[in-house]
Amino acid sequence: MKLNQTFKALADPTRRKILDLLKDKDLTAGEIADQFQMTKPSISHHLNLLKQAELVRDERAGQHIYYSLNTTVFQDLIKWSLQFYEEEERKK
Amino acid sequence: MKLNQTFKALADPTRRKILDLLKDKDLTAGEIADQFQMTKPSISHHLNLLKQAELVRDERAGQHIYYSLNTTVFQDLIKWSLQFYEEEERKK
DNA sequence: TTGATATTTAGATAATTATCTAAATTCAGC
DNA sequence: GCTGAATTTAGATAATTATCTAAATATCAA
Repeated sequence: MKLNQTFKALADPTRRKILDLLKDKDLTAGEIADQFQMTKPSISHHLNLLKQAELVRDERAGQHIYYSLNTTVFQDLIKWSLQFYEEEERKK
Repeated sequence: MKLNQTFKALADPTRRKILDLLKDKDLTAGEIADQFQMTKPSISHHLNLLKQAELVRDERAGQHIYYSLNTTVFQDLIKWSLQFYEEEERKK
């Protein structure tokens, strides 16, 4: 996992909302774009950043491209965060 | 916790290295700056962003200002991440 | 109060990023 | 192969961010 890419991807409200939408179910690029007041190319750009950060996966189904969550990076994020949180315990 | 501020603060390698340094022990602004090839004002800027994101606290001690980790935001980050990771379980 | 040290603030510049419009690509159905 | 729909790519522009130098502030020690 490239932490920098991960955090950069997460540091944008549009992209975090996309992740939230994908929690419920997989969606096509178009269905995702419909949820925002932003052009499709802009959403495509955000999806690409999420994909590069391995936060989502994409899979073509005919004319549509379905996006889905890839939860492994969230696991890594939890591990990374724990090293700081656990530190508090050690110091006590 | 303001997620956006948190992720923006974490989306920079210099700032993440500062957090790593503070895991071991509290450090003054100067001691932190010594670990980087960057001017003190630049490090001060990064410290300020970390402080605004409540990832660190500062406390003056005479001429020095000590910085320390504030682990509560890391806890929040873990909770936030879990909502995505746990989703995988639900779908199975 | 003066001089030295630690740190931050101000202001400028360069690099990065988000967004748009227009054009290109990919696929389905005829 | 052509047409239409879904999506991405390219290229431009505006906003944001990282970094620097110079100046300001705060504290200590004499």
